[in-house]
Amino acid sequence: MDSNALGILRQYDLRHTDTRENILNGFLQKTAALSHSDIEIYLNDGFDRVTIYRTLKTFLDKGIIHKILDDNGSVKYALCKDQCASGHHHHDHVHFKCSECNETFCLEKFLIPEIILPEGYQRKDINVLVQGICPKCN
Amino acid sequence: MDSNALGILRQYDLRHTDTRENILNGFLQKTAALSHSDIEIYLNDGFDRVTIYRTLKTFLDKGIIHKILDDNGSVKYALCKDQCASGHHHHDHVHFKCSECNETFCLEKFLIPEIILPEGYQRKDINVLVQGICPKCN
DNA sequence: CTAAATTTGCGTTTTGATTACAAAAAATCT
DNA sequence: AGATTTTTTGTAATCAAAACGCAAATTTAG
Repeated sequence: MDSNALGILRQYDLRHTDTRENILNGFLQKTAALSHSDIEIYLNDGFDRVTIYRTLKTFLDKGIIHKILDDNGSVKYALCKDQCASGHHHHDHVHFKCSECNETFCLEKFLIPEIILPEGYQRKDINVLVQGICPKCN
Repeated sequence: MDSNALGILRQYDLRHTDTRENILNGFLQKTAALSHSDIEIYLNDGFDRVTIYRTLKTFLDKGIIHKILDDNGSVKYALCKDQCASGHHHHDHVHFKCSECNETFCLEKFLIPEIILPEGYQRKDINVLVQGICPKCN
């Protein structure tokens, strides 16, 4: 996977626009997941709210970023590191939210263990959010 | 834990009101987790939206119910079966959402396996949502 | 029954998200 | 390059969810 904004856009067959380049750069620079409002702040009011919504939706659809759920029901986004294609996301890693700094991280290297389900339940997708204290805040 | 509305209210030191009794009965009767709007429908417009919000918040604070996150960022609620006290929730069970009927269940008997975290990350709380097909829809 | 405390309902406000549509920008084609 | 087509963006308007303040109603205690 390319690791610069333009490369990613090209790779996913998306037009190169200011908004997209800037938002991608945000994701590439920050280690934590970003909420809509994080992005607004990062972009410093340079782009319209609606455009940000649409850009995030486009990135989601293409498999460039994935959603991360907060405990409070709000949504954050982070880059998909790999194996995500258009429409099909694969996320078997753990998400961690620090209750001190409120930042959320993808622990890419830490996979979700097998989860046993009762008879008759068919697993499709799993989402794990661990909350606690991150190294920085410890 | 008491299993009738009035008993629960008494146990948690809450006043007995129509709204609370009705909402509790809703939780006791349904096996699936309930969203705010599920409750509104169940109550058949008998009570104000705001009152429902406040009642849910009260129940959450007391540890009578717990939040369950949907994949889309919306929130559902279900009764805490045990070991939840005021302010302190303990939920080590798996949540399952059926992508057919959209119902969400607590799999009380199916505990979350140990999840390994990187050095320096301190776990406090874990939330697991499995999505797939439930036995009824299979 | 009365008084104090809590809870509820209503109106208002705030916030987040979506839509329609015209203007602007990007890619394509000569 | 310049013109055309397609996509993307900004604006305004709409819609829904959630929060707040306050007065009225209800519950509990004396």
